[in-house]
Amino acid sequence: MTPGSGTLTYWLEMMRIDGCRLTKARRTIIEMVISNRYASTPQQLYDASRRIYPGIGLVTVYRTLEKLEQLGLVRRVHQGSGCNGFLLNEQGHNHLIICENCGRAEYFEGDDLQPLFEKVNQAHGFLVNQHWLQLSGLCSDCQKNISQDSLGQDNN
Amino acid sequence: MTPGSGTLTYWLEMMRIDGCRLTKARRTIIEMVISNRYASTPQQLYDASRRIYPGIGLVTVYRTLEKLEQLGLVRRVHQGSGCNGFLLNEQGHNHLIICENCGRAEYFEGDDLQPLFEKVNQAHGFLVNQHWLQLSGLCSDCQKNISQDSLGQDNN
DNA sequence: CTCCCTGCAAACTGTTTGCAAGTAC
DNA sequence: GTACTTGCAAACAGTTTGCAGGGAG
Repeated sequence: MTPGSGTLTYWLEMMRIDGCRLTKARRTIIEMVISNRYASTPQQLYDASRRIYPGIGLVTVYRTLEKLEQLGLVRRVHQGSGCNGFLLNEQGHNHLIICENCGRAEYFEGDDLQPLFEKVNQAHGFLVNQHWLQLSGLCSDCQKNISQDSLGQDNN
Repeated sequence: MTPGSGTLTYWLEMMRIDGCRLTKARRTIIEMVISNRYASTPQQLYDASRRIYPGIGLVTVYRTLEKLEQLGLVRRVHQGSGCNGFLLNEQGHNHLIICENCGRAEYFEGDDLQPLFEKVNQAHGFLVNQHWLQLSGLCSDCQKNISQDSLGQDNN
């Protein structure tokens, strides 16, 4: 029985299968990604990792994220003006909703898009083979906070 | 009667109303954007503009795109690893399909997403107020070309 | 013991800013 | 004539690469 796909053990196993060595740096970065509900920049992950493993380098974060992305364990998230966010990838949950106030990200199901693809094919001649749906709005916490105090901001 | 929203005259009028001066550089950049069915980087628009107006500077392209984006005449497109594409914005057509072979972009209608937003709200507590749907696939031309010659590539 | 991985420094790319000269109005 | 705009150069931020030392297996 394989461990759950969101666990550290599972990720380390995936890395091992791919022929990667399991170093302290990689372990730390993976833990940071797993325990994070927010799409984070390499710099943010670096800062967080350094609190646990001060010797780590930013370059290693970049290189580890690249590997994790190849393995499908992490995905790149586009938000606002930049696309430098990285987020835990949940298989089978392709769509994302991101809170525009606090930045929290959650995956959701909603794969009734097939009819739309066919409509687009008929109207434009495009053969759709990838889609990318991302919502943004307010998470439940931020809805409460904002209605209580319309000035209170608590970003990331 | 206002000129069509895709015309040079219309864009210049929008700029003028906003208090902008209508310079040769801006005119050239706008023409480049209008006549382009592809999401283009500032550098690409710069190269194209220089063929018409050799004296133009890359910085002016950046500054003009910023202004055009503020006015809603141009939108930023995220594709692949980067998000440095700019594209003519068509009002009321919020969704994009981009050909993954040649890069051609077209807008399409498909605003039956409201039920999905309500489902997401119930399941996750998020109040959705923006959405972003982008498809990628093959345009009709590229489908033909690829079936004729599976090696032929004609990027942008 | 071998080869992969790391961290540092430096190179590199894409974007923004300061400023004096130029130009639309 | 005035104020906005331009293009150059330089600053800046984010990312990638080269390389010698270090650590996993």
